[in-house]
Order: sequence, then structure tokens, then C-alpha cells
Amino acid sequence: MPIRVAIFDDNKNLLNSLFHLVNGTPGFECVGAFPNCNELISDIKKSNPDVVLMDIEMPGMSGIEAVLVIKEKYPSVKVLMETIFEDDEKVFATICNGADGYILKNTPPSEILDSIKEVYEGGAPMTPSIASKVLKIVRHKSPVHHTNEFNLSDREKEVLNCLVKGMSYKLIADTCFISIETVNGHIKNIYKKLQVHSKSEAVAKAIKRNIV
Amino acid sequence: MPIRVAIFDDNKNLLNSLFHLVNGTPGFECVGAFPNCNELISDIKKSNPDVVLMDIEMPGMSGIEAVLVIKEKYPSVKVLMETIFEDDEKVFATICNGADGYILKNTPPSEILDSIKEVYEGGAPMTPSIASKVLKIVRHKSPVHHTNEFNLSDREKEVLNCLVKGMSYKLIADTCFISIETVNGHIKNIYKKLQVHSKSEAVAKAIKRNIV
DNA sequence: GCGTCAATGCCATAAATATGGCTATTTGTA
DNA sequence: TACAAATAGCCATATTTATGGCATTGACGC
Repeated sequence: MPIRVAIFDDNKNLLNSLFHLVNGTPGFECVGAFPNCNELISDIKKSNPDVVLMDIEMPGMSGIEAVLVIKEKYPSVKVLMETIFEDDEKVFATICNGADGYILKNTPPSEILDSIKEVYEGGAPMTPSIASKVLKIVRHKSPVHHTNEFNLSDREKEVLNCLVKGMSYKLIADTCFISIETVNGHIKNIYKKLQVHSKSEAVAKAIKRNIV
Repeated sequence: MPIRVAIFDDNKNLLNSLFHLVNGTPGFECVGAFPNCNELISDIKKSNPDVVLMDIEMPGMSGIEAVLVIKEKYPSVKVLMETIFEDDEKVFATICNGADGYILKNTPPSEILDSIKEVYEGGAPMTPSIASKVLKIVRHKSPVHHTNEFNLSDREKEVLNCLVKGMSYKLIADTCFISIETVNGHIKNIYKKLQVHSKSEAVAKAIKRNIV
């Protein structure tokens, strides 16, 4: 059974080329070619695609919004984004909205077909430069775990975790089954090790340094 | 000029195969093949590679730690990870530590060479299943910003941000050029809106709900 | 066996925080 | 214009925290 592909692109020429590329290749079938997302949901419903090839830059509803709408209504439909720009923020927003793959428009036809196939099979095809950006985003969003850069003992880590949850001394004491004075003692040591002087500073540092 | 590749893998057979694969291909040169990371830095220094092909699972220093060490000392060296497992946490940790690419061990030889080339050229080659995981991680790590689910005023958001940084009332007052009493007033309102009763609770909630 | 350290606990006190109540100015809007 | 909301401010007080010092117990290493 061929892979059912729906294409959204406001460039009529490109839309046409893609239509013929997909339809002219065994194993692929273009079930819809649309110049905008004005009738997005009904277009998807009628054409019933496995994969949507979506241009990011479109008048009216952009591809970024469109992918969100599609994924909300039809989460099993794979969405492969196509763009001419590789703007960090756009890449990020698009991925968060649920795009399954991300290729540049200058990608050669054979690789476009490969990408459609890959996304259909559960992969996440990305142009190399996009893939690099994505890794950069991952790193940026979540710094390294220096789990023990401050040499906290197990109990201290446990108490620190309680602090991060916003708990008071008394609540921590009850949770850990120790006296409030002991909690106080542990917190003294935590403060010394983290070089801070208040709960909220400790919480802030714990989160920033990913100790939690 | 060929791409200089150093290989780290505790499986001697595989290490040997990779060595011959790389060395036997025009455009590539294997400048080092090491069975562990015990002499990591000096190995890198001596062999001076463009790309390091690093096995994740190794006795002693694991590939996950190794990539961190390499990237700290030699940030321009590209590191391509090789693994048999595709464990979410490992993938994530490895990328955070600075890996530039991530392929599975069952990748065919020609694609390994392609990946080395791609990583050398600044791309981020990933096995399809890994790429999917990475997108999932991006989505998971960056939930939607509910910036105003609590209806905080601008000033309140500003003060809340100060709290998240671990600042005391006095410091906030100085930073925002208002009196300590006013800070106190804003914090009262923040607590009411967030439904909390302490700084650390507010900080915890602000971070959890992505208000910051 | 001795020293170190994590974990537990108590006391005391100064400082910071939480909470209520109350006032005033400005700004945008019904 | 009148009202709501944001901003800024003061006073008072009960709680909570931060910090010091000090003691006991059990593990672990030497």
C-alpha cells in the first residue's frame, strides 16, 4: 500500500512539482495538494493522509500553527515541515508544536521522498543543519547534571529536594521522620556546601545547577 | 586532506573492523584506536583527530563522561556516539554533555562513514529512532509557557523573578528601586495569586509552571 | 581502637519572612 | 466621572529561618 501524502504549499509551482514527484514514484500517492491552510481540518479529513508535507511560510495560518492543529485532531498523522529559513526560534516552536521532521526546501527530490518514508516509519528526518540546531536547543534547555558537584550526602540531597518542592522545616521533618532540629542541622550543612544563606537561594541554585 | 578519526571501543573486534573500515576508505584516516578511556586526554592530544567515534558502553570511564571531558578540553573536536541501547536518559545525558551525533551499532558501514563525514561538516547525524527520541525530549523539556495563568501584574512578575534568583526582600528592594515594604506588599499579592505561603514555595511553583 | 563523618538531636538568638490592616497616586476604562 | 487595578508605601506582630555551639550514635577506614 502506498504512503498517502498531503501537501500544503502556497507556491503553486512547487506544489505542482511536489505533487508530480510524489505521485510519480511507486510507493507514494499524493492524496491532496493545497495552497493554504484555510480549510486545514476538512482537507485532512477528506484526503486522509499518512504524512503531511507542510510549508512553514504561508499566508494566513502558518505551518507552525497548522502542525499544532493537525496534531491535536489527528495525532497519528506524521507532519514533515519544509522551510527556506533555519531560524532557531521557528525550529524550536515547530518542534514543540509536534512536527515529526524538518527539511530545507533545497533538499533534492530523492531525499524528500526518503524523508517522507522515514517520517512515515516513525523516524525524524532532519536536514543536517537543523539537526545540529536541535541538539543545541536540547543542551541549552537542560544543562549538564553535576549531580555531586557540591558533595551533598544522601540525606542532604533528600532535604534539598524537599526545599525545592517548597516545603517548610516542619513539613520536611514530618516527611523524613526526623525532628525539626535535625532538618535545621541538615540545612545548615547544605547551605555551607552550596554557599548560600536562604531557602530560596538554595532552591534557585539547586535548580540552576540541576542538582534536583 | 582526509578526515582524521579516533575510535574508542572496548570490543576489540569491532575496534579492529572500524579501524580498517576508516583507514581503507579514501578521504578518511584512522589516527587512533583505543580500547578504553583511561588515557583519554593524552590519546586525543597525540592523535589529534577531527572526529572521535565513541562507544557509550565502556568499562571504566563511560562514553557519556568521556564526551564531557573531550568537549571541555577540545571543543572543536566532533564526537559521534555509538551505542547498542537507545535509552531515553542516556541519549539525553549524552547530548547534554556535548555529543554531536548519535548512531546505533547496527548501522551499516557505509552509513557510519556518511555519519562521520556529516558530523565533520557540522551536521548532527542520528539514527532515525534516536532523532525521534530527541524531538520527544525537546517537547517534553519545554512545556508551553502559561505566562499568565495566575494573572500576575508586570511588577509582580518582576519581583517573582527576583525570588526565583534567590534574592532577599532587601536585595529586591534595591534592585527594583522600591522600599522593602513595597516588596513585601507585592509578595503578599503574589502569594495570594499563586496560592502559596512562602518564598521557596513560590519559587518552586514559578519554576514548575514555567512562569519564569 | 581511634579518628572521621553522616545522621540525629537540643538550645538560644538575631534576622528575615508572612500576614493583616490601612493609605495614597496614577492609569485605564466602563 | 467613578470604579477597578497596579503601584508604592507604613505599622505591627506572630512565625519561620539562619546561624552558632554542642552532644550522641553508628559506620567505615586505617
